[in-house]
Amino acid sequence: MPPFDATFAALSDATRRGVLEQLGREGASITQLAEKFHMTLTGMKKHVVVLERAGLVTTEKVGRVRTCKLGLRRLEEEAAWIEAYRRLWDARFNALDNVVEELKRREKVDE
Amino acid sequence: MPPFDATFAALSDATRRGVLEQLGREGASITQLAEKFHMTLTGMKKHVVVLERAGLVTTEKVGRVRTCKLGLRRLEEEAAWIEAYRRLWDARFNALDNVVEELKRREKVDE
DNA sequence: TAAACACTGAACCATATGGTTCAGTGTAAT
DNA sequence: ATTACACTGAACCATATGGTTCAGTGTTTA
Repeated sequence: MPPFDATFAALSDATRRGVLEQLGREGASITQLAEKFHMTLTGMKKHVVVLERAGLVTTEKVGRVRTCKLGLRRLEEEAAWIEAYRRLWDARFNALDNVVEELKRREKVDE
Repeated sequence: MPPFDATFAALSDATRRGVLEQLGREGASITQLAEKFHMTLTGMKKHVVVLERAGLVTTEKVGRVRTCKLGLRRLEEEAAWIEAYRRLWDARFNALDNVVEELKRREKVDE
């Protein structure tokens, strides 16, 4: 339901960002991820669950091994939010310049 | 020290994203923000502290009122990370097409 | 000077996070 | 049939989060 909350929260952990980067290279089992990030199986499982709930990862269990790969979420809305924010930020900080511009314009009028 | 962690965590809350959008329009006191987001002063103060620690907001106290405005962080690294991820994601999902392409190429060779 | 205002800090609460260990369950290999 | 493997679930732990109330402190304003 609240996409941003879950996604940004998922991205706020270095291990989880690492897992995403890893899965971008190739799929991996929970065991492989746990080893790569020096963590217990159970610990890694929790991270994977968080990533799954955020739509960033999907998993499938075949036999006794669960394979993880990137999920459908492509961070489009998140990228869009950040871009919108950056435009807002630019406008806000350019406002300072705008004051200067405005003063210059008035000077000219006064001439 | 860990910029992503603090920033993404700060962005994972709807109230805080709202505060950022508000401050993008114009600066505001803690009281004003607390009213706008239907929250106690103390509650809003905590959010502002989180945003400050992430570099997204700066505040200045003049007399008895603390005024908040957007901070220096423009989400550049965050935008860059997300963009890199999206490229990774595209490559990963295009890989499926690539398999198809590869098969087609082999068929041609076999002809 | 008294009253109102804006904030701050401490304490509390319920829930979440990031990790662990331990005890299973089910699957694969010998 | 036994053993080893990969995962899962429950329980636990310390700390963080998102909120609150209550009791200040310091600043305006009347």
